Amino acid sequence: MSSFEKGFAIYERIKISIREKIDSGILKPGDRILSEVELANLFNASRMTANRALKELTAEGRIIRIQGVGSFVAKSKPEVALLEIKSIAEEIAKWGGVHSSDMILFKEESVSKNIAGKMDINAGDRVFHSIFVHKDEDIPVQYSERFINPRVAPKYLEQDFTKMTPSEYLLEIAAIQESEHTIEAIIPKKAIQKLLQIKHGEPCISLKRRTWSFDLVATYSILIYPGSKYKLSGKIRRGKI
Amino acid sequence: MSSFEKGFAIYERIKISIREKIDSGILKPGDRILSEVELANLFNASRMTANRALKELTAEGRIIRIQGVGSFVAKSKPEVALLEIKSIAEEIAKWGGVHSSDMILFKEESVSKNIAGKMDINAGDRVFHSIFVHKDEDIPVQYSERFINPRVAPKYLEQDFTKMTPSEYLLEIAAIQESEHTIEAIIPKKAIQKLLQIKHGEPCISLKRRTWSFDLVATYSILIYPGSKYKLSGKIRRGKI
DNA sequence: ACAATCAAATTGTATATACAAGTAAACACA
DNA sequence: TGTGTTTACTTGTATATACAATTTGATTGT
Repeated sequence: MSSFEKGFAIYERIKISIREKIDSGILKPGDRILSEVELANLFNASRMTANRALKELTAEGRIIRIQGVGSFVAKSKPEVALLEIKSIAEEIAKWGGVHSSDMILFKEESVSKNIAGKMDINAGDRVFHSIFVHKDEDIPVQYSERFINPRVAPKYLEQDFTKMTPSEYLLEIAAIQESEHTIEAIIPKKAIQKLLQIKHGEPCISLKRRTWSFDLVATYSILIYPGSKYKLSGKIRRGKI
Repeated sequence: MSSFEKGFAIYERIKISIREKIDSGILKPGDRILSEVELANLFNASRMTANRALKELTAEGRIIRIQGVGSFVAKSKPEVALLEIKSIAEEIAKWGGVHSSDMILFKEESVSKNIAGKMDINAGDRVFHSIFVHKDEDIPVQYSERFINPRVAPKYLEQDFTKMTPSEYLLEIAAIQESEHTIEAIIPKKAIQKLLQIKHGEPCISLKRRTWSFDLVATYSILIYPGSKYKLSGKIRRGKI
């Protein structure tokens, strides 16, 4: 054990040594890894300690194990490309901009048939409806329209959203267990074009989101980004963000 | 143990019972979980078996454990909303549609300055360049243009992509360790409009992707989807506190 | 009242042991 | 040659035990 590895538990040291061999390319996908017994001898540990190390590497997706055969380096499978959707304030803060937002609408109303269908409630039921336009350096970068189920967030209208974003508030008070996102390219309606200060015919990204809390649709949101001013991007490393 | 739980290992049964309590809301975020010793007694198991169950639930982000204090239901903060970008073939297969693709371009060439910059290579270096148009029921659903670094996939041009998609091939032979995605809304150029059989002015989603293999840019791809015909959707991933 | 100490509870790590279950190769036998 | 059988190896699960580290609350002493 090098002094560098001091302070790490034995099973951690085993994990690190294997991870390093994989990351550096010494071990390639499909290559065999030392067996539990061999690792135990190599590290002067018991088999159970080596077992723990390999078990955790399996859970992390770095290796695969086949009973009766052995352990092997996993084939890196970023077959799921993931794109992280951050809050607009987060995005702007990241590159140092100044965030502000205009409240366009903020009230309780009867829900239309169209939205009711999306939220799995009855047309005419009461919902909270809010529209904000978010700006960076006074340039509109996002139109956000939300419908909130009062059964999930009964005090939505009483909140002060100058300090906390609606998303943050909803995450705070409701146990959001599921969400669904849909992205499409659109040419927004005139009213939204005006709010976003864009020319007619300029394409925008439309991001629609539904969230659920205990089988109840908690929110239905429509976020619109001007295509010329905003990009969604994400970088991942081996499955993790 | 109910008969339903037959076939599961003891530690699995413990995990399932706790997960069910969390998912059903019986246990709420922050609630205390039975200690290892209590669980061991409850399930007639040893402490180590209960330990394994709780350890794995911790790794899965469902609970948190504090030495000397106890185990508690984790506060699920799905602040990371992730879009899952699937291959076009995958999406269409799910729908049961008939997928076909036209090869528009497939050759080796000298790279332009612009693309060279994206790929971190020198202008004039050789790269493989391919353009496909994917169709579902003869309707174009995706334009895909790829630049491939020959150092990563030297035999790219020799492949038969009627059976396997370029993405799948690249995943097979190259260890892709990192990837970056950028989504924006665009109005495509005339040539692409024609290939996708869309009207002038129709907005599209542009998805640009770069992948890395051992610090080398392996591929640079530009995927364009007609906004009206294609949607990207994703679901949430449970994040740790 | 305050501070130091102690005890109990809890999680974290490590070990030795045991047996089950699966695989693959060597082996024995017809 | 072909076919079961055995054997060796590997991973999977479970247990009992031990001690370390941390936190919390109770106890004790001043």
